[in-house]
Amino acid sequence: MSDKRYNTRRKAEVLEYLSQRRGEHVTAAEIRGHFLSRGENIGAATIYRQLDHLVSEGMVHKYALDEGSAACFEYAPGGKCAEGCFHCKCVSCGRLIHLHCHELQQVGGHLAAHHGFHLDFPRTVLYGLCGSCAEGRP
Amino acid sequence: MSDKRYNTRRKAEVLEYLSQRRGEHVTAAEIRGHFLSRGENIGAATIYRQLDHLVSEGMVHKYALDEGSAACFEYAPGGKCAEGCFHCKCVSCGRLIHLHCHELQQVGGHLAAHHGFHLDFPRTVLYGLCGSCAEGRP
DNA sequence: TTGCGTGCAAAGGTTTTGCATGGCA
DNA sequence: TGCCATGCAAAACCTTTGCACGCAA
Repeated sequence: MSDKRYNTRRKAEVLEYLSQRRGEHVTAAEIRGHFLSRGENIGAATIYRQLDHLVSEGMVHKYALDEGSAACFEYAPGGKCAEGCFHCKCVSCGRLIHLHCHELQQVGGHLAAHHGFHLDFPRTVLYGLCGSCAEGRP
Repeated sequence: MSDKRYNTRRKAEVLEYLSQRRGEHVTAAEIRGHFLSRGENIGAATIYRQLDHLVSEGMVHKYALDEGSAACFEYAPGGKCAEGCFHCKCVSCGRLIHLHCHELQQVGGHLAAHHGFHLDFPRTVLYGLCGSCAEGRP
């Protein structure tokens, strides 16, 4: 296993784009579309490879969503958003929502203390109905 | 939209197989393999269509796992396991664990009351490290 | 010069869709 | 008889892999 990494143009550009969309959830396809719409050719494989690198370097978070749907990535250098931040996905409209809640922070502590399960906040997505959809206006 | 549903052999057989594996998490491919190994031809589409029906009828739960991996289904008539039951997936060993916890039940209530988000317990999977893997013995 | 990065194309796996036929009500 | 269910094949979709060439160090 080699850890050697070059600092390349593509890597900088992908990170740059994600940092511009700070706080949003971005798919690999969206990233690619951004490049293509500017007339720049970029391979899908390159996007995925650089995203893998950025995730393993702790610059970007990856979210586990439904099978069949595309993965979401978010700019999060140094694990920002790791504590007290939940992600909720609406099963009706598909929106992915950030939720900051201090009360929920203790859930992680409870799981570890009483169930020996160490919750990975940034990786976890809660499914349910968002307020809008619950009221019947999707 | 028609809600008409026939009671067919395939539907009964799929439900029968899932009920035999009560408490386990089964993929569409496993179900299909079960039929094929008995020398019975069954189309993949049939499996998915019947699983959709069973899910919408509340007989079976579907779990949202990582993209790229197959979806998991579980026999759960009448929404059993709907309340106070969480599912935790270990990101290291891949195990999917049932977790019954009364303290966590209030999480759903809190989300609804304070954030307008209606958590879908059975659909949600918490990611993290299970006890075994956290101690370095996967 | 070394060897990772890139683009393209192809493959992989899961799930969905189209269509003709079969089976339930 | 009407209409859903089924099987097959093909397609869609997201992602990974192989390969030849390019580029960072």
